[in-house]
Amino acid sequence: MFQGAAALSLDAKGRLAIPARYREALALAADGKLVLTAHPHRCLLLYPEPAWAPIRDKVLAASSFNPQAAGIKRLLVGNARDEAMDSAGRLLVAPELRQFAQLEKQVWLVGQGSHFEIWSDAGWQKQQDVVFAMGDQALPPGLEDLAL
Amino acid sequence: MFQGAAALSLDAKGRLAIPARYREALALAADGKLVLTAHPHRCLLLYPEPAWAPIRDKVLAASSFNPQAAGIKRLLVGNARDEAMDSAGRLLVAPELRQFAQLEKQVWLVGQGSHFEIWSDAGWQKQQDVVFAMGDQALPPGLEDLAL
DNA sequence: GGTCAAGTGGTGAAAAGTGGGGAGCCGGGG
DNA sequence: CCCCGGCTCCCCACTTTTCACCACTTGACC
Repeated sequence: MFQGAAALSLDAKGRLAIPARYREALALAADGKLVLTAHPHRCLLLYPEPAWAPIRDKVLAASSFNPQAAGIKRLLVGNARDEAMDSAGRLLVAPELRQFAQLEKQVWLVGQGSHFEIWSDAGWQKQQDVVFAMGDQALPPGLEDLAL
Repeated sequence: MFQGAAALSLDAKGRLAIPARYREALALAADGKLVLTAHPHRCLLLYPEPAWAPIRDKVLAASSFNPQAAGIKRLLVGNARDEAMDSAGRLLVAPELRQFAQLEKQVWLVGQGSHFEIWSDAGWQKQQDVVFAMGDQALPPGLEDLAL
């Protein structure tokens, strides 16, 4: 279960150093094989390959004639890249994906249960405001009776 | 059942000394594993891990495509951090969370049944006024027939 | 006033982050 | 076909930070 956010920097070579507290669990879940892809909210997704495979298969099974379904297929599968951590626990983020998510030096790695999201600093700050902007609206489907 | 509020100070390293009267019960409920996360009202939540797990799972099950649901996931799960008390019963509050809840030196630890909330001094003072500001409005859903 | 528990601050060791250097590989040119 | 150049990726070593533990001070209760 991945949770928590960490502010990190991309180094000059576009490498992202995964914090040590996530490394072991990630390496274990991923068996060395990680998948990095794009998310419609303009962040990146970092999946252990075993968790990614069923999602990819489900997406690929959708109709290519439905424009929305095809769009999702193209975004998720078309941008997916196999990656691996180096011996120091760093992950190389391809320039295309860096550009997609508008990543500068400062980025956020955000645990989301089965996977991580990677945000630009600006994107993450903006994202934080989404909940505040909800105000007293009803909670979204599936969370109506969430009690904290 | 945690109840009561305590005014505490964060030390220079961002550590929060849990009052001894809460320690035993908290350590017992948490089995050493505590979770600290963000709440939309700009305070922090301190859960014993066993109480947190079902909430986290419920939140994670919500759709990532619905912006509101995704925002809640990112806020709650993305900010969650596993913590543990040190040998002196202190809890390290990560800088990201300190910033989120705008914690200065003076903070409040507030028992809320299954968990605690941690407020900045200013936030807690303001929070106290919310109920006064309700005036003669009807009681909120679920509390219509509350009698004191 | 004494004793004991709780709170507070400091210090050192170990691990994590950061940057660089070097070897290997691929592509291009002679 | 071989050689040279450039690029990529891997690994090592130094620096920095983190966190756990220890000792002292303070406060409360007997």
